Amino acid sequence: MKQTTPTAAAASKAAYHHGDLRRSLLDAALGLVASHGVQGFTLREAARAAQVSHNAPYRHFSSRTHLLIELAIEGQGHLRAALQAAVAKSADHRERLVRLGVAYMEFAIAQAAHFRVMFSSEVALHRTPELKAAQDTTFDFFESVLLASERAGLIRQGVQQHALVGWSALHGAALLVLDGVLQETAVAARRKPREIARLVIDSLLTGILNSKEQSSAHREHRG
Amino acid sequence: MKQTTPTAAAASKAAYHHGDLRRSLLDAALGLVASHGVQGFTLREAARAAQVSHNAPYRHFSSRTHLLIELAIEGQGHLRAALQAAVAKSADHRERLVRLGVAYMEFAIAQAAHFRVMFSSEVALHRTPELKAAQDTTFDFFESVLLASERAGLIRQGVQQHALVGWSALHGAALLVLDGVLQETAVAARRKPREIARLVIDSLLTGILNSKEQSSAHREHRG
DNA sequence: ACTCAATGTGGACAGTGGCAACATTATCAC
DNA sequence: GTGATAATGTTGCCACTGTCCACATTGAGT
Repeated sequence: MKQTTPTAAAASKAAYHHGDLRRSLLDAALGLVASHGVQGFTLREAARAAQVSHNAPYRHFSSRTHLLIELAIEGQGHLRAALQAAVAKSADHRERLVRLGVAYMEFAIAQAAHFRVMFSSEVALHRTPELKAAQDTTFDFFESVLLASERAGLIRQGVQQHALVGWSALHGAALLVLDGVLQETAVAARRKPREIARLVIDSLLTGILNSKEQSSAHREHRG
Repeated sequence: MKQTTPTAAAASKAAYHHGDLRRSLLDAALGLVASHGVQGFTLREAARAAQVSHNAPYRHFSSRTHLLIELAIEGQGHLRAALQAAVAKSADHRERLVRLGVAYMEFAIAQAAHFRVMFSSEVALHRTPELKAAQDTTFDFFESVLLASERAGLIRQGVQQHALVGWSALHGAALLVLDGVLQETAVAARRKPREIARLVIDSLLTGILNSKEQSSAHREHRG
């Protein structure tokens, strides 16, 4: 009857005390952020969603903010995975850069809750070494893709600067789209995130591609 | 004794009920945001700072969020003024673009509290038409500067796209600096916001300048 | 079977946003 | 002047929150 291994028991649906409260709380928190924003997220409501007393979360997270920080770290992992997966789909350096940028913006939109938590000022203001490490790792991967393109002769020298500007532009565009600021501008209105991402990336590429290569802006007008 | 005009009375230090509670609350809120973050700002604490009961703020703002929104609108005005002032300092189109970008990032850092409020998800999630209008006006001015540069033949055609990318890059860089994310990257470490702004702008200009003009990157290695 | 650490519970407290009812004061018609 | 009235500020209250403390339950290892 109870012959399940300890690990399996811990992972099973409703085994022991709760089974996997930590996971449930993170999931609940993500859902709450998605529907009520980071600011509207409540520890007690997450606890209720997990059908547990209002104090149970404190056995897994030292505070409300620290739960959010864990969520942010998790999000960094997902973002990195998304970027890696996108890049892996092509061997062409130029295509890889495009995919990298599109993946960043699509992640920001599709995983808006995670993204919002990752860059909420509340989390930023209480950054732990673990979170910082996770952020650095993601940025390093971003930079490494550019470095490969530089080595292949596709883009100009100065990878670090290109990475800074590219990351900033994608990040800024993602946030502006998320906040709805760009929704009414002439160039971004009614465009899907993917299209805006292509716009941004194409502009960036125009600036950093070596001269013999040329930007293929407007290659697809309605892809 | 009480011969002051109504207007003067309202503006005087401690005249009538309070004199200028609305202003005092906004100032207090800004200070609280600066020290405790948007999330740490409290209506009641602002009321205390203004030496007023915890319910007085509701005579001027319908909710905590709406006070923040007013602060955001005010911030948009300040940002726009800063951009206009920066651009007005030069007649040279290229110089104007640089100043525009530097001004954006310096505002984000120097007026961090306002900036954080302006782009907090809490405010973004409850955007009013007034706030949207203020944002649009600021963006329109940004775009108009680029448009002038295009008309003068300095930059390539496609102002709307350039504006989108430029705004995104500056905005993203500003937020990343504010959040401390860039602090540890090789290219941005120990650099002042102004220098990072120049880096970003220079990269952007490289991409949009007409071919005969050339970017003057690394013009100043240690300004 | 006994101990112990991990996990979950219940109760309490100060602090918060917001509502309703009440109090005070400025404004303005007369 | 003198009221009426709207603007502004206050007190009291409520549900809710984050967090601390003491206590209960359970699983793992002896």
